[in-house]
Amino acid sequence: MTDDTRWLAPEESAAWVRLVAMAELLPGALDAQLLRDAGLTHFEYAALMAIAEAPARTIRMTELASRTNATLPRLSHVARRLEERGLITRFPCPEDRRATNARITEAGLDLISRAAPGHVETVRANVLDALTPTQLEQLYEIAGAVLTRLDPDERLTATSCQFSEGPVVGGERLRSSAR
Amino acid sequence: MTDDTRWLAPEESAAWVRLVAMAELLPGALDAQLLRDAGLTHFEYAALMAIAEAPARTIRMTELASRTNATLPRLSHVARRLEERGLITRFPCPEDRRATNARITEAGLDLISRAAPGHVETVRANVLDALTPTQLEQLYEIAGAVLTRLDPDERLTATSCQFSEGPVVGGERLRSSAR
DNA sequence: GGGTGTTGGTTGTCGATACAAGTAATCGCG
DNA sequence: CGCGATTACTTGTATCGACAACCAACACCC
Repeated sequence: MTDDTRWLAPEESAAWVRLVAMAELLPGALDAQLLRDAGLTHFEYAALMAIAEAPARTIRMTELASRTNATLPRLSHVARRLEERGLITRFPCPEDRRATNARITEAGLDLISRAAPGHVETVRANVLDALTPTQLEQLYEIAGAVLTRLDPDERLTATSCQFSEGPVVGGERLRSSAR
Repeated sequence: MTDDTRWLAPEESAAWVRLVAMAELLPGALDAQLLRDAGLTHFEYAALMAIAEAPARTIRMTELASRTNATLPRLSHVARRLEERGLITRFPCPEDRRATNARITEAGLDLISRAAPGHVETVRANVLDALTPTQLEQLYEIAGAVLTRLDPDERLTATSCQFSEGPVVGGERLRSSAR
């Protein structure tokens, strides 16, 4: 019984353990802060952000699912809850009546505008402030290389920065695109 | 209304988006392969591994929770299911009768021994093979820095490599420590 | 214009986790 | 000792996501 498995070298194992730990702890940290301060999961926040940044603050469900790395059923459930809370509205797409459009409401915009500063602060406190500019660039390259394997369709690498919480969310630029 | 939030610079946003995407997609990829090939979630696999590597293949619940980044309630539920499947046994700790010890069974050892090669292959295919040795070292440093923020107790950085799937799991070394 | 297949989305069910509450054993300390 | 506080874990409840099944609309093709 020959075993041709290429087991992990110590350096590989050490890096892997840390990566897994980070991947497991990060979502919980993001959810905890957002739930406490805004009553939103990180996924809900990201979805609302993606809608807000879309032209006319409206986006198709499939496009939104792709932008948020979600399956369509998951997004459907989340969208229903967000709609029940009055944060988004859904309506059939005129061009393709199979499709559904999601639009963020004023209440939704208000909520993410209020939630954004705290979230950005959390991101800085937990991740960005721990890294040097060089490490930030390295992280960008490393995550990009991994995503090529994890997400063969490259949906992510193609989309622009959906989390650019800069002036886009500050208020004016967010609304100016709509009216 | 002054806004003193330090919004994300483009380089920060780009790296952050990729990190979040990686953190969201990685667990699913690991679970999918292990569930398909061994009927285990990645968390269950990691837990069984941690037990197998402990002295006498036995470990306390609290220690195991720390090693696997899990809350105690979560671990308790998982342990019950693993026990029902005959992969581990639980019994009160003799020294401290509040505590519970978990020990992996022969069936559990067999299962992770059979699951390990496929899992290692998945880790290589999705992550390690995408990185250069230099990037591996960078990832180790970056994840270490982030974990210092995410896991203030530093439980993780203190523990040795629980995923070292080398000779430890090959069969002999795993059992030699037990009898 | 009517199959046939594909796309877009929703719904139902089930398993899994978080959170809160509860229990039992141990520790600290007067 | 003996009583409160802490530790270690379990259980119950509610929520969330995965998967599969389903339905409606479009696309094509002859």
